[in-house]
Amino acid sequence: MMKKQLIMEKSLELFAKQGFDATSVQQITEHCGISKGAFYLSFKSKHELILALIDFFMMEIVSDIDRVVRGGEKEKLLFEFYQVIFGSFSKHSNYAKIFIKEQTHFINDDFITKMHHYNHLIETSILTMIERLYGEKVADIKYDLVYCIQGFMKTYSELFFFHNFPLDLETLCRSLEERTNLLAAYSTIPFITGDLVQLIRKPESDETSTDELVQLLDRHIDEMSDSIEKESLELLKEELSAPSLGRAVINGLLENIKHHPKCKWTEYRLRNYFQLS
Amino acid sequence: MMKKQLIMEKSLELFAKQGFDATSVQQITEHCGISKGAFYLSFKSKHELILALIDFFMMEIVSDIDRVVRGGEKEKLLFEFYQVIFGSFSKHSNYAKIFIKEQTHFINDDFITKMHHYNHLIETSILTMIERLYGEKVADIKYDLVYCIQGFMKTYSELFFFHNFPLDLETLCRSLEERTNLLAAYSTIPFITGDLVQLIRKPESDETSTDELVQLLDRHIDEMSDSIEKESLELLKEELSAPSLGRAVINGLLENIKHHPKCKWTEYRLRNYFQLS
DNA sequence: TTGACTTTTGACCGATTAGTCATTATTATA
DNA sequence: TATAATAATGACTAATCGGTCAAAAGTCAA
Repeated sequence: MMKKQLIMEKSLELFAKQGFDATSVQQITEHCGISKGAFYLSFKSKHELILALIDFFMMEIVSDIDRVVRGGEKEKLLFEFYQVIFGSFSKHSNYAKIFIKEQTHFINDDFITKMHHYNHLIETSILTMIERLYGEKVADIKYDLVYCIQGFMKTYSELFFFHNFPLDLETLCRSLEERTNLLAAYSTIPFITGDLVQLIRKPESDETSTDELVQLLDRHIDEMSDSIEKESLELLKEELSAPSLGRAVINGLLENIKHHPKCKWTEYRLRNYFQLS
Repeated sequence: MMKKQLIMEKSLELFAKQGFDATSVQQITEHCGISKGAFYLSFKSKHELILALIDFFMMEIVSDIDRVVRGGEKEKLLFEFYQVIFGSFSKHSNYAKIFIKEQTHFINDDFITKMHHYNHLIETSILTMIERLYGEKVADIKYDLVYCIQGFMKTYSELFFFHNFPLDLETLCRSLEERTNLLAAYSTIPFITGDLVQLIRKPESDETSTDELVQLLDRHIDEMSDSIEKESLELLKEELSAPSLGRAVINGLLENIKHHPKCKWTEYRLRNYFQLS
């Protein structure tokens, strides 16, 4: 549905500028050039719109990160990680603005659960990368490295949000790459221990239910015009309820949808589900 | 006035839990056990209350930081800096929660100006510390060090806000001290250059007007019972409008008020004003 | 052109908000 | 105790909010 996308884009501009509460549905509809009623034809509520925005962008960002972390060559990994982070942030700068800043408003249960979930995924990705990069050498400071990297991300990304002069991404990433390597090589005093991490992490089940995935696929299939991608999605959906295909076939189907902008996240989740990563 | 303090304390609890918008004046007055009218006897508006809260805590935090940065021995400086940061944050955890998270809401002009002002002061303090610690050796990466330190502050302080199990502050500070020293010693690729800083910093006049200080002192004098501190404040106020005392006397008067909890910030501003730092 | 059907509209609703002010309660003074 | 002065109250207002729904506008096959 076209309207839905229009509302999401336009509302994001307002949310980024004013925050959630300060932006009324009225304002959104005026900014879209539609009526109030039309808004409620696309979204059950303002709440649902916000959840949709969070999902849309976090899925994109998380799967971007994850792809680099799992796929890249070891030599360039760290550099590419920072590139994808800041690339993602500046590509979706309006959303990132909300994401970085409006965490208090995620006090609402739905929001906080969602954000915790995505933050956890990003943290896990970073941890995976660190383990790939440095292995056992950083066993005792790896969690601290995650925190430092997140710190770098937070402070430097603000440059993209609050000012809009051109920045030399290349240098920034090389610089942060160097610093990360320095910390990994020479840090000796860990603060965040494995035990502490256990304490911090609420028990969060990472397993995705089959039903949830089927629904996700249904939504995608509806929104798509006929294509290889659509066919692949339909086959994958059938595979979920009645497994019959081999690993290679499934992998091929995933390859088919990998590059479709709407399916990035879906591909990532399916890959995890079928344990193909 | 007692009421004012009560309202500030109680409202802070609600703001930290729910955010500014989600907390109504009604709720605040109920939580205080006073009437709505009584609220408006102490504060002209909800807006003014929020500004007062920001001022109160930022003044405290900034002057705490500044004292350590300017006063401490070089050996322990970095460690003490982190101690005072996290100490301040956990002492005023309710406020810090707002400060860290609710930046979107500072979109309002008053708020954003105020926060920019205080952030700038903190940044300047950190920069001063770095220059004291490492001198010319870090000339080209000193701004990046500031950003890294701020990154550490942001990520690790979240541990204090979102969870409330006991943390080993000592280890945390030693750990961050080590990491900061590592970055200062081995970083070679700067990203934030002096030029960039010029660009980032909006022209912000740091000079404080005499009138402003007189008003500040008046407010303090009103709220104080008779004491050495009060007398000192009155003498300093006179000195503002009609200079007559010598440097040593002024310095002594500042020493008198230094340890009074209400005067921390005032002392800091006066010291700057009289160029005694 | 008609008429059945879908999409879109915006006036309207109840709830909630920040802020006001005539009234009442309390305190201090004589 | 009587009176003046101050502090505190909470019902009230006007505005705005998210959300609804009967009615109007648009669409298309017959």
